[in-house]
Amino acid sequence: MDMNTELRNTCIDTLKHKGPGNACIQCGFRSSIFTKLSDEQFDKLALNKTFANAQKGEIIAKQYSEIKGFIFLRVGLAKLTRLNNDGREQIIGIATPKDFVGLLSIFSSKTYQYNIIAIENSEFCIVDYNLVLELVSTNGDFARTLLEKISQVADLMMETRLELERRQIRGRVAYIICYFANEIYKTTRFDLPVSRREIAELIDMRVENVVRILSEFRRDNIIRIEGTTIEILDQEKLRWIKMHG
Amino acid sequence: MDMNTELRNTCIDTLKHKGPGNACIQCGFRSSIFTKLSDEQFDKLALNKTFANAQKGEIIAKQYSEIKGFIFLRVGLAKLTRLNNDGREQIIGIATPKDFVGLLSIFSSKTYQYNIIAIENSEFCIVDYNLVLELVSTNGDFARTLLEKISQVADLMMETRLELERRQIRGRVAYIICYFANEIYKTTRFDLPVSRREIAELIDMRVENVVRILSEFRRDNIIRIEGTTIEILDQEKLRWIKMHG
DNA sequence: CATGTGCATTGTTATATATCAGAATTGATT
DNA sequence: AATCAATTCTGATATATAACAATGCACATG
Repeated sequence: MDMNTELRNTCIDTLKHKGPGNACIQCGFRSSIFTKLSDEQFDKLALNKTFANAQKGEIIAKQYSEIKGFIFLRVGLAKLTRLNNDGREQIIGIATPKDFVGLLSIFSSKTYQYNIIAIENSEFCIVDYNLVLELVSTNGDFARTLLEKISQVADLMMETRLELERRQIRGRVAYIICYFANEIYKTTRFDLPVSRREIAELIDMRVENVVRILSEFRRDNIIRIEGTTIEILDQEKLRWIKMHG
Repeated sequence: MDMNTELRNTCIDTLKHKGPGNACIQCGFRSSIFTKLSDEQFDKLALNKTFANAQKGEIIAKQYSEIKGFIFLRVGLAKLTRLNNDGREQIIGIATPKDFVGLLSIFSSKTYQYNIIAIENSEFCIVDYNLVLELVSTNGDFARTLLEKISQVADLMMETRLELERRQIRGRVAYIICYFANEIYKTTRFDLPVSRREIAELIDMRVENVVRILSEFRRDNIIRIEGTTIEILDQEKLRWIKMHG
């Protein structure tokens, strides 16, 4: 695949085509937090954004590196991680398409508080930081939308952490399987984008136990595992374990 | 103490006195997130806020009740809690004076996501929600300050949860003692405002174990316990446990 | 082909935490 | 003073999780 083909459908490549139906609209860029921008403001924003992509495993942003701008995940999947003092990597959450990744701490620090790492081949846009700030200052409705969005993200992240915390490992594994099935892939059969180790880092347990519980679920005919594919067989039972396990 | 004396120093009672040196300035109300307001805007805000106080144990705001406004904790201490499905109460964090409590989810929902409960006798002001929204729309600098503040609060809360999660009980207890000593009371000797049960709810472990670990710390001459008073005797050792325990 | 490396897996053992039961203490109320 | 309820505390035991050890497998590399 040559360079031209690869870029044909990216945000930056379609800047010339304005109005409904262009690729930027389709990719949800505007509908996410930029709904309240005027056409002029949106165009200016679009002109100042850059497109990039990341291979699975590639680092999109590094913890403690300077914040360059707002990162909009267009296609793919990314994990937010941080390195602990004890050298263990902790996964804070998963970013899905149309998310502004790292939105949370973007106004509190000059540097990223987390690593953003692609766990699937991903495409993303970076929006100039100062331009957004300018828009906050000049467009009150936009500011409000942004506040709402950040608030939502914060709530969701806290909720997830708190829900995970109070569960034991069976409940956690069930929770995370449901999370992938319901929130991310919206199907009962999907390819796990993360290794067992990463699941462990995400739900704060050991690799061996993740493996063990998954095997247990398989033995009990709750899930089917084929390579990296997982299929939920007994939604009822899985749900029960998620709630009471 | 009669009513007049009691109210003399409250925010609402000093509305008439403008300019530097009045009680509202002193209580940090303006310096928190309202630095960028014009005098007119600030006055309008001050006129639309109500003062209240809560006895230890009293509920300031109830989970899932409608959000009335921004709650500014003037004096005292409050805990943020939520009720789990399994009936256990989980403490999300502690709010200290000059905090806007419940700032996090205030833009994402019509209802409070957490209980706000006084754990010391407290005084607080409530600022009208719609007025703040109006200010967001009309004052870009204010909007930006608010974004920064929310971002900071979110970061701090996540950080705390993540730090607690990865520790075992000794480390958690040490962490929470240090938290009260360093962040809240800024002294090595203080009255614990929370019961053992509440500590357990805060750091996600069982009451018996909190008690046990505290006794252990006392036996090892790391802390001294006298009634509700705790004094840190061996800062070094406590710090070590906090990091590696 | 041989070798190495990382990941997934399983069993065994050690450790950490929860649970249960009961005693001691405190504070509030009568 | 007596009672009650809630909290703190301690010990014994059960359970959950981590740690350790070893194997197989897939895949890359020389």
